[in-house]
Amino acid sequence: MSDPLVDARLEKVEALRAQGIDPFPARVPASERIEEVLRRHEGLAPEEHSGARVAVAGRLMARRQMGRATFLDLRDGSAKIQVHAAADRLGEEAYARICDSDVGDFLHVAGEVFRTKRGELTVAAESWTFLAKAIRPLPEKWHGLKDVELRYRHRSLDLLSNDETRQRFVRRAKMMETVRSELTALGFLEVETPALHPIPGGTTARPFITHHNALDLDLYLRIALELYLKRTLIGGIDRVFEIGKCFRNEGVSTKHNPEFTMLELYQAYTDYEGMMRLAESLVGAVFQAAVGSLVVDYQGTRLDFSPPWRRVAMLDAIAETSGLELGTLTAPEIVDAAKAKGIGVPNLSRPQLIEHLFDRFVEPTLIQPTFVTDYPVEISPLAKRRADAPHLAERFELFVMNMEIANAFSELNDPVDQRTRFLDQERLRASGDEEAQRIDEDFLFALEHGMPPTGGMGVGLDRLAMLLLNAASIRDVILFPALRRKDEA
RNA sequence: GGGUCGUUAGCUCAGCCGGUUAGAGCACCUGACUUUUAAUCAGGGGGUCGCUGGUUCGAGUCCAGCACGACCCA
Repeated sequence: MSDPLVDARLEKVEALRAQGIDPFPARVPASERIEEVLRRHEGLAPEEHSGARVAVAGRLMARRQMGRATFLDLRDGSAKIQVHAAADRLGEEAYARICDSDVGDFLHVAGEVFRTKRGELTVAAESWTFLAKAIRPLPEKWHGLKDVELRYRHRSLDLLSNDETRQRFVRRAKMMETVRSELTALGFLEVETPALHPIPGGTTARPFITHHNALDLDLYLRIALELYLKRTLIGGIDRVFEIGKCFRNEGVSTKHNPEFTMLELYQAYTDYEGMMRLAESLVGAVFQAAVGSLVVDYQGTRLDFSPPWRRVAMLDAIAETSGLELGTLTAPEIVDAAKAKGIGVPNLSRPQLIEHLFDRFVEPTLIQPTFVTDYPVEISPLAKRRADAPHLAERFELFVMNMEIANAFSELNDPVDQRTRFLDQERLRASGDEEAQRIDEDFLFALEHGMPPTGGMGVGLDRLAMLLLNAASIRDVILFPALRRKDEA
């Protein structure tokens, strides 16, 4: 199916070639960042000419043509500048050619800088060349690209035509910078560990599976970074972090993308209490750097990140929100107690029931930053037991705006207990729990050589970015979110 | 998986109770215009109304199914 707008542009490309002009030249004349040109001429008064000749390169974003003179807006990655092209300055041929350029083309323009009487800094073009032709028209210049589906599917155009989109990803990059600089300043070393895992470990989630042909080996895209980072701890890198993609073969929603960016950090000689303090200071630093405040508006809700954040034990939170006092009730007793309160629950194990009730009653109430503590040890197979309550794990999850943002433990470093926990998981797996974790002998071998007492934490950086950038959907903070395939006819 | 809403020109959008040849702005083409900045003025081209079926004398409009998306729920 041919598009007349594209055909017209392709004809222009051919016409240029016929005149011996390369619409996509390999060599680029020297130029300066537009931002720099603007900055250097800040003091220029209206109608004043600088006498300075500059060269700029960028994309033609708009044109205002008036017969023998034309104004053009040129934009590079730093800023936008106006160009004044006049027939008597450029010469007839070069002027005719610039009139034939299209919005979307990349141009190189050289000339003197002056300021118009309306105060706009402008390059009076003395010469210009094509740097690259565009053969499709850009989205509407005033409204930009509005259609949400097109914005996700054609992010290049969203970035190009919507300033807020570009700003959002600039601010996301600043968030990453702040996380790195804060952790580095605390002596953490950034490392990279494998994304292809022979055994998917570190959490419970359905993995993506792939196959290495030469090794004839099934491999899994990592669902967490945990077990490799712990190996570096065992090796003596006792403050370590990684920022990387994790992959979970699960549904997509406004809070879930199948690949997402995780921060995991491990600090020896501390525990999950230390991780709470680190979470408060790290998230605080990120908000200070990006927003300049610990109190922010998120989609109409005021969020206050001032420390200390609320702490609540899981069973207390369930009791507060559902009225169910679980205490030491067994699974069948919990089902009965729920039934007595008119709450229908599925037939699950005790820890699964606790998780179910938590998700149903507590999570929807967690708006302000809250550390939920005292998770059942059965659903925390990599966390230390509480010395005073061995059925509970030294673990917290951080919730904000009903979203899990972080998950942290006093890391289990007793290799015998760790083996027991893995075996418990294997038993669950054998009895049909596909999500149960698998025994990782290579990790246990490393752990048996000794791991220091350690606090560890994982942070979902996309969700943190949502809070920071006031984004309603995770797709708004991921450049190229996962979408269903759409066949173009 | 269920519910609600949406899909009309490259982009942003109108299109009423089913009734001539589906409209506008931007973009594009032609012409006028040497300080405009959403430039202006005059003219022109551009449509498988998401797809498939159905109801009807007649469907962008009503009905069903499907695709894709948004939001809510599980």
